[in-house]
Parts: sequence; structure tokens; C-alpha cells
Amino acid sequence: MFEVLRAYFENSFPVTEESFALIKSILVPKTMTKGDILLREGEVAKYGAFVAKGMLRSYVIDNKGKEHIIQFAPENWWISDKTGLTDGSPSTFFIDAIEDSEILLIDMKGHLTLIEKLPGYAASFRTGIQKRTAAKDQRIVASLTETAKERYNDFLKTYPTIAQRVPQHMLASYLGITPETVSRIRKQASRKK
Amino acid sequence: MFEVLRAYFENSFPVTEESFALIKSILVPKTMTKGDILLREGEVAKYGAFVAKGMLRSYVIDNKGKEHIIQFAPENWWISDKTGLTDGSPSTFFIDAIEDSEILLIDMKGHLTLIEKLPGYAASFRTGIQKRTAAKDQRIVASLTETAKERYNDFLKTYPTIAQRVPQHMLASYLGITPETVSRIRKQASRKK
DNA sequence: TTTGCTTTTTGATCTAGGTCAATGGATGGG
DNA sequence: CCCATCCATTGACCTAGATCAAAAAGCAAA
Repeated sequence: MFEVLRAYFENSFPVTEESFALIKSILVPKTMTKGDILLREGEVAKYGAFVAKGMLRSYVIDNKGKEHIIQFAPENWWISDKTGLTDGSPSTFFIDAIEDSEILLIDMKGHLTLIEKLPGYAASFRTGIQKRTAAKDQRIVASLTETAKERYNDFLKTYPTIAQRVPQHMLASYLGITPETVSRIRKQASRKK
Repeated sequence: MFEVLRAYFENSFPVTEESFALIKSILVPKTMTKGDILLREGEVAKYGAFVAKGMLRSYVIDNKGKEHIIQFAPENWWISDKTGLTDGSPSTFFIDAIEDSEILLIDMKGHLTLIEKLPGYAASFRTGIQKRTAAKDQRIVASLTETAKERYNDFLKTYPTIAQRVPQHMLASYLGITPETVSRIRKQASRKK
């Protein structure tokens, strides 16, 4: 499980045995089964989570009781309510497992320790944030400019593995369209071939 | 001009004379008049900008030639194409001044120097990023869950000063609705009083 | 297998908000 | 001060995608 994280880090900086020992002393492994909830709306987020296996998602529930998925986090992704679990304000999100999953938890203190002790970690964290930010901007633009079909196709192209693993109604929720519309888009696409 | 930035920093950490001298040696002031472009699509972003006076915006142009505003940046905001001008990949954004403005430019090297030399700067940068990220998530959720009217009213509540300073069609562009719809929403709201 | 979910598909209808077009202010450059 | 351009408003109409309702598949537990 830690090996997955190690491999992930090795992509951006060399991990010495010493660093790895530090990492292992800070992150806490946790096993989740499909449906388990990591964070509930209103709770204070204590942890960020690295997904070593399986998939989590974060979502909100609107005033009409509808779920809206903010993020999918399959293997090698990080997930937390704020990017970087900050201040101690209560979360507006839920986070749960949509597959049986194995994750590694890190709290704020551990995060700061790693930033201080491992420059490579700090840099990798910064890069990661920047990528996420760019992706979020991209998603905002898409929601402003693209049709349902375009957004659906973009998703297939950008995250093909996620698209295959996730039930269609969740994909619809992420894209901000109804399951019915997703179904119709797929039908139309398959007919065209 | 530097005084504005100093006051901004003082909100999150004490700025010694020495630090301030360093800051002044790194950031470069620039005056822009309304309409001046700081960054064009396809160019590589060299600078992040702190707005000391006036207002900038970032936007994209879609394949139908329509502008979509990503961000407004009035006084005391930072703006750049990626949050933190990273890698050297070309920008997908435009950034221009929508009022006569005075800004302070910082490049990647200067940014890293400040991170290294001023722990307060690094922390303030991290906090800033987290706030932005939360705001972006909020905006994504809003675009998924709220009606045009709700988003308009949210904007008025969240950014009253920006709403007053910015022409309506830009506000519409930011919210992802047409100027006509904004006009109708306002009419309806004023009738109700 | 059967029973009881949860998902997906399909059809019929409805509506928020877009598009098109025209008018009347603003406003700022010369 | 005047002209040109850009902005906001209003009306008529239209369409993408939502909503509602009901079959049909899947799938899982027992």
C-alpha cells in the first residue's frame, strides 16, 4: 500500500529509505468498503487522503436533496475537502468510497512536516495544486461554453478509465446533466457508428 | 504602490524593513490603461500580477468567438494564467485591464525566492491558493446546481463591489448567461420591490 | 432461481434561458 | 458638440435539456 505512494512520489522526486521511513511514520493506512463515508458535511476535515486502490468521490447535496459530484479520485489521486485541509472550518462536502478502497490518510501536521523535511514533497504538492487548479478552470470554462454532449465526450477522452468504472448516473452527476440525457447521448453516439 | 502590497502582506505576516526591501527588489511595477493586454492566448505566462489599483480580468475565447470571463481581479487580488505560473506551457487565457490599473509583476524565480526567504509569504501563498480552490469548487457547484437568477444574486452578495464596477455584459459572461437574461433578471428584481 | 433492488433506456411533455432583431441610451474620441 | 460605437432593454420565438412516468435490464443476496 505504501509502495503505491512511494511509486507515486518517485515520479517527481527520488525517495531515500530515510524519507520513506518518515512518510510511513506519518501517513495512516485505512481500508474502506464500497459505500463507507470518510467525511460528512458539517464535520471538520482532519485528513487528506491518498488513494492507493479503489476509488473515492467527493460530492455535495443541494437544497433539493440532489447529489452533485465534485471529484472522482481513483488510484494515485489525492482527495480532501479543501485542497490541502486548511483552517478548521466545517466541510461542505461528503467524501465516500464508490469501490472497495485502500487509502492513506495525512493530517495537517503531518503535511507540514513533510513540506518542511522533504523539499521534493513540497514541490510535488505545489505542482499538483497547480494542475488541479488548471483542471478546475477548465471545468468551469466547459460548464460555461460546452453542450452536454461535448462535456460528455470530453470526459470520455480525458478520463477514459474513470468513465468505464463509474456508473452512468454518477458521471451524469459530475457533468451536471441528468442520467436520461446521458443515456440519450450514448444512444445517439452508438447509432452514428 | 508597493505600500498596497505591503499592507496586503501585513494582514498575514509582519513585514520587516529587510523583507520589504527584498520584496521591492523582486516585484516590478507596471501601469496599464483600460484595454491593455497583459497576456495573450498562446503566449507563455511569465508573470503573476498583484493588482494594487484598478481591475484586471482573465478570459478565454471559445471556438464560436465568444469571450468567457474566468476571473475578475480588483485591488489586492493576484492574477495569473495558472495559479502560480508554473511550467512554461502556453497560456489558454487572455488577461487584460478593464480599468486603468497599477500592478506589480513577479516571475517564477522571484516567487521561489520569496517562498524560500519569507516563510510568511509561503504560508500566505498556500492559504491564498486554498481559498481560490474552495471558491472554484463553489463556482463549479453553482454552475451545476443553481439557476441563472440564483447565480446572479449570489454574485451580488459575494462580490458587491465588483458587481458595481463591472459592465453588465461582463458579469453575464462570468456567470455564463447572456446579457439579455441579466437584463431580464434585474428588471424582474426591481419590479418586485 | 426467485425476489427485490438499482440502473438504464425510452417516450411525451415542459420550461429556462438562448437567439435574433430592433430601439434607445450612454459615452468617449476627435 | 457631434458622431460612432458600444451597452442595456425589450419583445417574439426557439431549442437543449429537464422533468415525469413507465418499461426493461442488470445484479445481488438468499
